[in-house]
Amino acid sequence: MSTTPERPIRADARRNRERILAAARAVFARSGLEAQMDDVADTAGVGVGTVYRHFPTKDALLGELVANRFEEFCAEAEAALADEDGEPFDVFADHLRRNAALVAADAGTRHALMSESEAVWAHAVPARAVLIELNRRLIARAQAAGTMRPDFGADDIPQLMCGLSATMGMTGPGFDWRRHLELLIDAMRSR
Amino acid sequence: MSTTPERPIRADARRNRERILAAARAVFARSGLEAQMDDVADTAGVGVGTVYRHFPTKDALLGELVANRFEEFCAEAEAALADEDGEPFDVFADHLRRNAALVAADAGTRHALMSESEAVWAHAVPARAVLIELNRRLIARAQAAGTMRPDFGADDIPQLMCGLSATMGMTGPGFDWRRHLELLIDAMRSR
DNA sequence: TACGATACGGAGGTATGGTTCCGCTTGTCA
DNA sequence: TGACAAGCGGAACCATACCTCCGTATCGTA
Repeated sequence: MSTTPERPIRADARRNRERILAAARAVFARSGLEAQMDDVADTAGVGVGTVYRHFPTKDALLGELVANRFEEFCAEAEAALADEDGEPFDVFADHLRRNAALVAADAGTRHALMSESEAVWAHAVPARAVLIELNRRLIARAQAAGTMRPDFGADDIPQLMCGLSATMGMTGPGFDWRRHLELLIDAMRSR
Repeated sequence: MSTTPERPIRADARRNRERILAAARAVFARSGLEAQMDDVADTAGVGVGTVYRHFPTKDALLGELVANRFEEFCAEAEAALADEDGEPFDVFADHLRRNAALVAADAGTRHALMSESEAVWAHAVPARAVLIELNRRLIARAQAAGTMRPDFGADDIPQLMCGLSATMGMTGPGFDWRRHLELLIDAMRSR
């Protein structure tokens, strides 16, 4: 693909890139998308200019983090798929519970999942497609076992999880994402 | 309550207030919360200063609109409660469907429902409490009829509807709020 | 109609936060 | 080690939007 001579990246640059990503993860997880680029730079111990050298815009930085998150989701799904012994519906439900817990701990991902900005999503498109395909297989297995309602599909998952994420940041009586998720899981059960 | 002599409000001022509210409804419905105060003023055919004379902050204006919306929801619920003939679960489900349709047509309300800002919610607190109480009665009736799962509660509604609202603005395969809502309604059914 | 109180308009103040620019530093290679 | 390229820092720039201020216009009343 790349036709450039690909001079190796300088060691300090690579180190800083990692530091920036780690700092961004921490800062956005704590403060959500409204966290500022200066915060990321300070936390990483670099100047803002350096952040912008590695990521041309804030959305590009967020996109990288979101793509990483989706790769984690995929790893989760692969692990679930590898479990041949558990009851298929329960395996799938536990997979959802683990992913939801990841999201709950990270305000940045939560807001990104609800973001309508193309730029943020662009990088994550391939991983997202893989995740849906893995979900499709998990779902097919549960449906074959007769424990999941037959008209449920992998395409239903994104909007349910997106809706769940939206409520995770809210407080007040009745706001409890674990309860919310269990209701959703019940909706998927065959009856 | 009010101890001021309450000089009657000038006719033009009252007229402008109504114009501003109508304009704000239209502008926020179209563009969501990121619509600007200048847009509202232009649409209403007044200056920004006039908008700020009637509503001290953007949040106060939004709060007024949200409170109005909740009053509509309450009216909906009262109408549903008045229906003694329909199957109680279906009556409740239709009530949810109608409210969801109202929200779907109004990006402003949608974003407001997901907003974590206290200021926006403040005005709507009483109407919100009334709505929950009305929902409680609708739910009790359906549970008494045996068609709604007995462990479902009125406190579950806000987070489900909030989650639903969050997905209404998204596009892409699988994003269809009507489908999402039907899944939620199925989750409430007794089995 | 005249007058005081109330309301209006919209240019500009201010705060916020993403992004750029350029002089300085540091790594890499001969 | 010397020189060049690559990378760095962070002050300044700029765009966006909320909100304020005050001179002008309009309403309601005697």
